[in-house]
Amino acid sequence: MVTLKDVAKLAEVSVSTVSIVINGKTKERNIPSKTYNKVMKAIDELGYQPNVSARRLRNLDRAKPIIALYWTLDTRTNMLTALLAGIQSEIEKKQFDFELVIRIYTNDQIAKDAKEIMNNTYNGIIIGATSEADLAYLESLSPRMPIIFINRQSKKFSTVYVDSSEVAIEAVSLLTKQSVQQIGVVAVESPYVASNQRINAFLEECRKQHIVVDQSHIITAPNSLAGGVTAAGRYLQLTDRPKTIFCESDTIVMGMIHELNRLKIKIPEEVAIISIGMTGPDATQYSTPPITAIDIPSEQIAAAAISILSKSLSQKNLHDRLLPVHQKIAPTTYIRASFPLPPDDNL
Amino acid sequence: MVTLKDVAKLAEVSVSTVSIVINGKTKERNIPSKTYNKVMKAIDELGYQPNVSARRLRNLDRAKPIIALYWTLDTRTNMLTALLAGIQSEIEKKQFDFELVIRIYTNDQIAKDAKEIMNNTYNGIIIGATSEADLAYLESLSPRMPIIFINRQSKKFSTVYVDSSEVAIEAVSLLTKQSVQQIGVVAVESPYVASNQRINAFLEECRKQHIVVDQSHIITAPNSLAGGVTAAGRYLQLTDRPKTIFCESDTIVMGMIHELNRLKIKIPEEVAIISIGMTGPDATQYSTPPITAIDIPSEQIAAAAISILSKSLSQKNLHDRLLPVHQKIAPTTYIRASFPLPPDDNL
DNA sequence: CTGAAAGCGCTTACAG
DNA sequence: CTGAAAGCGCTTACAG
Repeated sequence: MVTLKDVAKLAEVSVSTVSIVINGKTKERNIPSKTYNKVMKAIDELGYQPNVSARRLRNLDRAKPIIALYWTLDTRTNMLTALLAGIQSEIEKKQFDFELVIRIYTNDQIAKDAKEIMNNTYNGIIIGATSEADLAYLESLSPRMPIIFINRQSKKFSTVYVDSSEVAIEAVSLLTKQSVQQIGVVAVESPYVASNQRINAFLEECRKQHIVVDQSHIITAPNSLAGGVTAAGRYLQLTDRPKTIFCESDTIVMGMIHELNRLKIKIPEEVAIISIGMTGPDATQYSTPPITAIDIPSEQIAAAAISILSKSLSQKNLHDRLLPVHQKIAPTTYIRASFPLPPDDNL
Repeated sequence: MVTLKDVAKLAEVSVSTVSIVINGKTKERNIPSKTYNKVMKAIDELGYQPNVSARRLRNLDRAKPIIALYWTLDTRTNMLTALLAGIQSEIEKKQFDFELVIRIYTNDQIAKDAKEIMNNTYNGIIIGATSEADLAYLESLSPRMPIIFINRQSKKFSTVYVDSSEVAIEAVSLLTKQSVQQIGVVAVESPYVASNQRINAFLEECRKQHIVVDQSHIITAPNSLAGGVTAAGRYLQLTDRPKTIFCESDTIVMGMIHELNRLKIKIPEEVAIISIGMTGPDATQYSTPPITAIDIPSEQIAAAAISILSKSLSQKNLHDRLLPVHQKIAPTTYIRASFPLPPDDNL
């Protein structure tokens, strides 16, 4: 790394002079152009770049805690925007000002990024979309700053989550109200922890309520709009296809609905659809037809995570600061045209 | 600010010892529990929090440049996700590794956040969604790191943009192919620079091509799905309503289409629709019906911005590093069912 | 087991 | 006009 000192040596001036030049105070400090040129030439030759940490330390302008949000970006249509909106709304309450760093990682490879975590590069960390391997790996570490997992279970670290079985119970209760006997399931391909859990909890709850889920009626697709088109195609090829579908992703469901509309399959007359919502209630509400969804409130989750982090960081005691907090967020159900309730329920 | 020194003094030990305890090396260094407790008690009492900059400086673990992405979050459905995806794809090319800080600001109030900019807190800055006031303010400053504006014009700073008149010409060329004589316009309410420009360029181009835009046929609405519903309502109340609509936002257009579908207004038979796309081509493609859109490729814009920044930062010479670069990105036109081309064009 | 000291890269009074 | 020195808060080899 090239430092001020290196520049000073090459330019045959002191570090003070170099610093003055770099900070644009040449005129103010009456540096003659000859000196200025020497310094600039040395900067050029060495390719000097200031060290931001040193500057910050020296200027003490960094009272703000730095919070890293670790997220994956496999699919474009994800919760990230909703999360950012939630984080923003917390910042605006002004109780807690911080710098937000976005770290993108690849599932099953969080270890590569763990250096920053262990180095205490950040004051707090929020991690979403972890795989089981990521989770296990992180649990094996002992970081010294608060960590919050989104939609995961952990004893060691704080969590903000929507309870999968609560979502499942809610979904299945809608089905029983309509006396649905048999259902098809659309799940996200190569799913990570939370989605696995949700599907499993759903299947479990169906069993309890004697709703039949034929193994061949479980369709998986990539978590994208195009994936939804594929899923719709698979669904239509099923023999004895179920009249109701439960979809685990609102992105997939929008693709499905597009395809079903295109093929003039009537919703809900020919297929009724329930989905889990991840990207905010607007997405499902303004679909044609609007989609009945059990919504995971991403903004609320983000706000809760920030709030926990804020409280943690205000703890004086390091031990208290690392004390895990577990906050459960309730899902919200939106009944819409894709799966209406029976008339007597609409009173 | 409480420092290690303060803790050491209160605990009546040296800073070395405090540092060892804080870094979890108590066992490794054979610190007796009595000492440990003294230190922890002092940390508790003072509420000590480590200074991240000092740590980074000391550990020299920060070779990565820090890039700040300034964005507004007025509307939830914005380009941010697409931009992040574009940034991510650039990181993955591994030519350039950096830390990404998201800074949320409020339009017309960038001055509040300008301290960080001027302090050289970041190695490079990408700013989007600026208002005219923000732009003017920033142009009055002389920051010492590269700044890139998204979809804005600036001589002083680098820009990555889609040319508004190009978008307008493209849109109007579609209209002339269909011999459209008269058109309604849906614009974003309280628009910022780029959207103003786009609407103005569009109106200008319509004039040139003798397409009539009645002043009363220009509808404005908030940039949201709900805003689209409102816009559809206003449109339907127009006397002598135009059979074709040009909408400046794909978010608004999706809300409009939802409402038009609900009211069984046939698209394109009763209303044909063209939109500008901002949130990626998928959004308009999987609508019912799919929407003809002139797409502003956000991912490509983000990738270009990062690429420019990467090149700037690799310049040894400070002057070269600040040299503005202007890159124009071409919009992409997607012809879809909401505004099909005449048959002879579909060969 | 613990402390004094050096030093990370920078900026800024201060002295001359 | 320019340099020597102090010091931001931290970690770590070293000495005892």
